[in-house]
Amino acid sequence: MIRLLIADDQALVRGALAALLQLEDDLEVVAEVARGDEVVDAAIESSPDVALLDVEMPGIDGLAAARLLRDAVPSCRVLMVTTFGRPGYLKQAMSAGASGFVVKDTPARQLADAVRRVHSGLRVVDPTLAAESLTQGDSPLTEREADVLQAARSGGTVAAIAGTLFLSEGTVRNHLSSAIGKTGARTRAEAVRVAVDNGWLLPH
Amino acid sequence: MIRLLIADDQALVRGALAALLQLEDDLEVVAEVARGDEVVDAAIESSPDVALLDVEMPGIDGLAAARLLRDAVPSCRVLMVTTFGRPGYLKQAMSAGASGFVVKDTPARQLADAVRRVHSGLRVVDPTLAAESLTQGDSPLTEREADVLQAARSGGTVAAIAGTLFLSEGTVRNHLSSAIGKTGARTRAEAVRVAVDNGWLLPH
DNA sequence: ACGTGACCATGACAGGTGTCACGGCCTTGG
DNA sequence: CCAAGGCCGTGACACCTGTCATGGTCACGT
Repeated sequence: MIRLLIADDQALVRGALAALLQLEDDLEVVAEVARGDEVVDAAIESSPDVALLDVEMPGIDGLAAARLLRDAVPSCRVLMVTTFGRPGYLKQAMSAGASGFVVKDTPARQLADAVRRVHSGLRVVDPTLAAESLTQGDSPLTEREADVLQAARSGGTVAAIAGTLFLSEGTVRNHLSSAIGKTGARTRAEAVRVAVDNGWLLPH
Repeated sequence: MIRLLIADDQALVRGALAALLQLEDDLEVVAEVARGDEVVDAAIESSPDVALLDVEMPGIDGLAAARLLRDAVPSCRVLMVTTFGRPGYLKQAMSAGASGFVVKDTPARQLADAVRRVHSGLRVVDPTLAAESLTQGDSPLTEREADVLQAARSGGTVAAIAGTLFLSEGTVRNHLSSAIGKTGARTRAEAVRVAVDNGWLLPH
């Protein structure tokens, strides 16, 4: 019997995944949580063999939750299950100690197999996504550039960004200009779009 | 036996929902599709009693699919099941002839009941969402303003927007300015964010 | 027929934005 | 030690944006 923990913020999806996996004879859902910061506590209490983690979650995101879970309950393998196949997410997930990475586009029948493979110590990675992740390397953005771009997501003006980050307006403009150049964009909004699509910015 | 059609672009979610509903004795999944433009054909072939439609789908979105389905197979009731609780979506869904509107945050157990209610002719609406939809009225944007804002989503410059919409740059600026004023924003990016959050722009 | 309002366009203007050059402070690594 | 590179800041400049005034066409409801 493989014991499972399921973490997904959408209750309907979470319950449906549980129902789907519960159909398998060798799988057993022992915990369900809706927030990233509930993962570790639930795992300690229910000691699952495999944890299915969504990337987009309130509290802390699935990537951070995977890191914490790795330290708190090393016996539990992590299988990331996410909506968006952003190449950057895969790298972050792997460096966070995840054993597998599956997008929600994959057929339902394959999920149970992915869980079994992860449980037996194998790595499960979406092949097309792995290719994308290899061709296009790491994020070219420096930490501050990512911060500034992140602050620019809500659409505020330079002054607003400078205010929230306690920076000079000139510095913000420089970081934005650099980020725009690196992403091949022509405006800050386009740069944000590119960065988000590639998973170079944190979820949210 | 209530016959069901499930439309969702994410294969995993679609399969999981099917598994969840299949557990009920009085429910039967007779068709699954991944694209909006496959809904009508599948419905004609399998003649379901209730169709669960996601709003975000490739091809045509769930709202348009609901309208087409309403005309092609009037005997089939429509229950929208969507990720984002944008107030504007609810209005559009209702005017498209949907009988119910459920967000994916709702508990899994309630879904089967929602399906049964819709099948028996009742309307099912998320109460909190209904309240939001009432307090904040229809979209204040005119058709062209919405078009321009939609074109501005990718982050292009005014010239680019004017090019794709075959408009003068001055006209684009005017429409953007008007949209910015109506949304209470200060920049176009912020206006886009507000409009998207309220469901005033088409999905995607 | 008339007013209203959406739509398109032009022109002009203040202010914001993106770019560049320059300098200074750090930490890292040869 | 010293170069390299990320980080922060200033200042200046061309360009783009957002706003406003103005005017024209068209469809509409009274």
